[in-house]
Amino acid sequence: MPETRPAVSGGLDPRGPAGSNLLFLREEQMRLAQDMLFFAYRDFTGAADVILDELGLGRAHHRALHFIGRTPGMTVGDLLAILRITKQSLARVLTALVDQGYVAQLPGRSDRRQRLLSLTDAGQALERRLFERQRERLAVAYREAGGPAVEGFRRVMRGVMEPAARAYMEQAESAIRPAARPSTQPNTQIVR
Amino acid sequence: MPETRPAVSGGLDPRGPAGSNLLFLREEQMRLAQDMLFFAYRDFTGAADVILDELGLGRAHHRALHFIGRTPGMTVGDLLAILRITKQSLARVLTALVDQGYVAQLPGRSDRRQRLLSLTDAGQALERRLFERQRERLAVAYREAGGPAVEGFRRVMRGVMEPAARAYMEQAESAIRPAARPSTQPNTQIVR
DNA sequence: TTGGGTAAGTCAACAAACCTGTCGTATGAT
DNA sequence: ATCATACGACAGGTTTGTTGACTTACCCAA
Repeated sequence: MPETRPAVSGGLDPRGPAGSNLLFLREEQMRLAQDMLFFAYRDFTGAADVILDELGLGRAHHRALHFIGRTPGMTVGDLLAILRITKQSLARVLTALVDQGYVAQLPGRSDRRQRLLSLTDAGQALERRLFERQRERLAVAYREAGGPAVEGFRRVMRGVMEPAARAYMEQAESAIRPAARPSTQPNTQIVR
Repeated sequence: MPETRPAVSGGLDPRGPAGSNLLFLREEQMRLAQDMLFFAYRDFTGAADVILDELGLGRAHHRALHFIGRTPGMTVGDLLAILRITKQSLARVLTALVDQGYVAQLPGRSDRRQRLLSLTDAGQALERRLFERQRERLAVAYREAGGPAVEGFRRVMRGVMEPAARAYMEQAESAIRPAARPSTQPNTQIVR
């Protein structure tokens, strides 16, 4: 059996001087984060699965519901850019949601080719049910971790994302610190 | 006087006194976390996709490689419990990895029904290539965020996970604080 | 007004990665 | 001897993703 890992069982670290030891620690930190991203994502998304199964919907539907609810009035193209899937994949999900009365489409005001997406009342209700399940999980985590930890959590998560996603988050986060930078342009809903 | 909540579409805040406003803030916090988990997971896992595509492997293969590398000597059942997929799904991935020489199977010492999983040299090399891509992303995030933020990040992520996953993490984290709590029982590698 | 580019929908065909259910085989435990 | 366990394998199905080609409707600028 290849001895690829440290002898964790109480012995000394077999590695040499502090330099490589620090290197090992940094690498181990990264691997821990890998583990955690997997588990946290698995369990967080899994929290809503019971409800989705009941309705014959999948996680793809949930993602669409979530982001449409976050930014009512967004276009199909906007949603495509966020989800990073193809038009086909989204179309399947979207037509299902429209057919079942969860999502409404309105022609764009300034560009009538666009179909602006928003949740119907039923859609909002469903999204809320799904959200509540995940909220429970997150509430526990936030309460146990405390405020500063939550701030740290956000900082790291932001750093992991691509610039485009970071920009999205910045705009979204402006909702919880409204007094900041009044010179910035207003956070308008996407309405075209 | 700045309103306590952004007027997202120009109208007045329909909400009442500070109590419900706080409630709104807490909810908005949760929704931000939803967004961030999606983006961070999407971009973090996506970082390794180029290499995987070249080899005709998928993310499922990467996940298996990762966890086998983390805990060499684990059984198929162990891996199944971590990934939470069915035996079939894992078998497909695992046979591919074994056939291509990335993963080795050895009969268990104390229980010869088991097939203990470990990475071959090629498997370790591949896992490292994949890891390096993700490491870059994470290193930037950690550097930008700083040490305390990383600690906060971990606290929150731990809270989001299910107890079983939290237990796994505790064991894994003991590797980066080896001197702590020497009275605790040894974290043995999984070898049966 | 005509023509080029864009937003979106649609159809066909396909692939990856899951799923359920069932069966078989070797092995361990009682 | 019997029953349980760890694993592998087969059959058939779903969800979610993919590419490519085509159409419709619309915006905009020459």
